[in-house]
Amino acid sequence: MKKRVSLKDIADVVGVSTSLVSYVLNNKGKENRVSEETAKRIREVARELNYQPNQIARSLKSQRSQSIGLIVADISNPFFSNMARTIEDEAHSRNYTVIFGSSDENSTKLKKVLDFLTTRQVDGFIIAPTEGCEETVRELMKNKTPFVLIDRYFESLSANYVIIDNFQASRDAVSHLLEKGYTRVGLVSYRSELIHFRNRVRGYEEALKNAGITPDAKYVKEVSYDTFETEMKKAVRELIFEDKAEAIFFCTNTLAIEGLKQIFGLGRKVPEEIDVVAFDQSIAYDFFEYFIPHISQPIKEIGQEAVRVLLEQINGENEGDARICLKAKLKSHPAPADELKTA
Amino acid sequence: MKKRVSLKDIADVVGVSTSLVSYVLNNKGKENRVSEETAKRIREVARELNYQPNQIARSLKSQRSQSIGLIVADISNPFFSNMARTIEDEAHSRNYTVIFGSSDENSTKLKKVLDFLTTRQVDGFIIAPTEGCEETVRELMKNKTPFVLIDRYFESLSANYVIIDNFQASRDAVSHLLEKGYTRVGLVSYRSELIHFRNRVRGYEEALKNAGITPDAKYVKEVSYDTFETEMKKAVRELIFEDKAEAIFFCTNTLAIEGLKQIFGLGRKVPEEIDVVAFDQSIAYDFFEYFIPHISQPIKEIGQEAVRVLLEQINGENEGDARICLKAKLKSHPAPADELKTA
DNA sequence: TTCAAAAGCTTAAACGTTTAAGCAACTGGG
DNA sequence: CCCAGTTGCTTAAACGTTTAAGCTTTTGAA
Repeated sequence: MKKRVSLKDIADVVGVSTSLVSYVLNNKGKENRVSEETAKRIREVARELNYQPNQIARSLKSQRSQSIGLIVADISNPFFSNMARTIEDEAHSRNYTVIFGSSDENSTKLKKVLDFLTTRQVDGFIIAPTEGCEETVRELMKNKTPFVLIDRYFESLSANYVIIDNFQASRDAVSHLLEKGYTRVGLVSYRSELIHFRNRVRGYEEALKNAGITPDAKYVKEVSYDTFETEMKKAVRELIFEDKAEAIFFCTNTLAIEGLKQIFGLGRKVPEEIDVVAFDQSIAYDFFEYFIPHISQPIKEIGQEAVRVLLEQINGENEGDARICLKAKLKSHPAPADELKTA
Repeated sequence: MKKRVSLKDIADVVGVSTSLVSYVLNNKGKENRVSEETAKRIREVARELNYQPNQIARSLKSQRSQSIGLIVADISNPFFSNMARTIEDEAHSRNYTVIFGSSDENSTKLKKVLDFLTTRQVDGFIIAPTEGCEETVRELMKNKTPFVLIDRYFESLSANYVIIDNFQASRDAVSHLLEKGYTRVGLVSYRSELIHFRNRVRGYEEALKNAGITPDAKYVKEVSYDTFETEMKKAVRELIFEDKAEAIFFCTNTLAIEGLKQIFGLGRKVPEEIDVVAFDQSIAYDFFEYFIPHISQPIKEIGQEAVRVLLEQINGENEGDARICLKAKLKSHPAPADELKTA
């Protein structure tokens, strides 16, 4: 790596001290009584030498790295990579850099990544918390580390978050099924105490009750994150063969994709033999003869709000809590062509 | 943000100089003749105070930020987000952090992101170069900035890269179609001079020639990155209605997805009425009644090799060039269930 | 007993910035 | 023509590390 040009290099060429150069290049020449002549010369030389400020040195002095850490379950999950993209754009436009890490829904890994990025002095975090990471989050609060949770939150902690109304969204999704006249509707979720999953189940139950149906535990299947493929096989089989389910609500995009694979694997037709509604969009939905109705999350808005809330915290503008809950809508018809790009 | 504990804090508690603390915590106590007793005490206090080294300060001193910049076309594209994930894992395991940026296939944006990350003193870059960014890459070489190109490269530049053999892969893909007896095979690619696209077209032509068919320009459709949806519509219609194509080779995952949408939109059956082969995997392929044969890129290997090559360069271990070309294989049958996860 | 070597520490400089404080030379009102 | 105020700069310290160099004190062989 070629030696980068520093303030000192410019100072030497112009024949002044580094302070003057610093003042001028930070547009503080006027208030520090730098003559216009010298200022001009400094700017000239800076351009000639292609000076780029050393953010590391700046950070050391200012105690600000101008970077934020983004920790999600898995950056290769479309939901999170789309989120990452909007966060990137938003952060860059505010002169912040994004460093990312994946937790794999594992609280130990989350802690590890968090520590790793903390060492790098990121100014704050945007975190999709895993199950069982309350202690870690509590520590962040204790240290007054700026952060904002996304996608999930903890009722027991008064932390900032940006989420969607999972209860309402699920209720809408399941109601959409029930309006078709089904009475035996299954649900597949992850086996998790994370509140967003709990709320999705609650929304499902609420929809049933509203339709005069008493929720039955046998229709609620939970699979674990690490082995969901095999468990999904079992769940789908049970729902179809034993419970005679007429429709299934899948609580995430990964679950829906895997569940649909299993349904097709059994040779069942959607929606004639088994109907389906899903949470989150997937590129795959555009291809079924039957459009899969699904909850479409406002990913862009979540990302933008998260960055906004975080930067407010970092800049000390936001002493109260920012608990933002957005609405997610059910999409029951294919998007017009020009909207597909962002799906 | 709570004040972080520094070497000085530990030094004050123990009653020694910061140097000693630094030596001990960097395991250089022995060679600097620190008594085992003092060393022990220092380690104790460091643990008690939960000392975390300040990487910014370290970076300033060492001129190494221990971070790498990853610049791809769009992090929300599954190909790149999967790549990002393997690069993240690989980098973290070697104590490097990953900062990312998207170029949107736009050379001006690429330069902007590159400059932005350069200011942050990243130690090197992994870049998926855009069309027309040769000058920018040349400048990196001139500055001796460590970097490695992925996915694409430039014949005119002797830069390090990790790519796949696009020529061979495309030839295999198209040959697979031709073996079924088709004679009118179309191709849809991006309108781009990037070598990987050129090689995919060359591979297609080679396959035709090998089968005794003279390539005909009318079967080669090119669409532009920014408006490919509308252009795809036109291209697919032309291939089917005017050129009477029996099969189409799509040169990327995004093109295949959009192309298939158009084909289905026209009510055409795959493969009976129009056969298809694609470049890159997509989660969507698992759902067609007919499995879409496609080129499966060794994403994990590309990412790992890229990090390896880059770090060798950063550490000055790699003076010669590292031009790595991996093989990509045609997948013409569904993957067994346990491989789907990484698809 | 002498003193070179070893042991155990400290000092100081450096990395590239920022910024408060200080200094010298000039200006102009009385 | 005196000196307060202004102008235009420099000095120095600080951020948290690393590390070469230096300074005592102790040790032990001759």
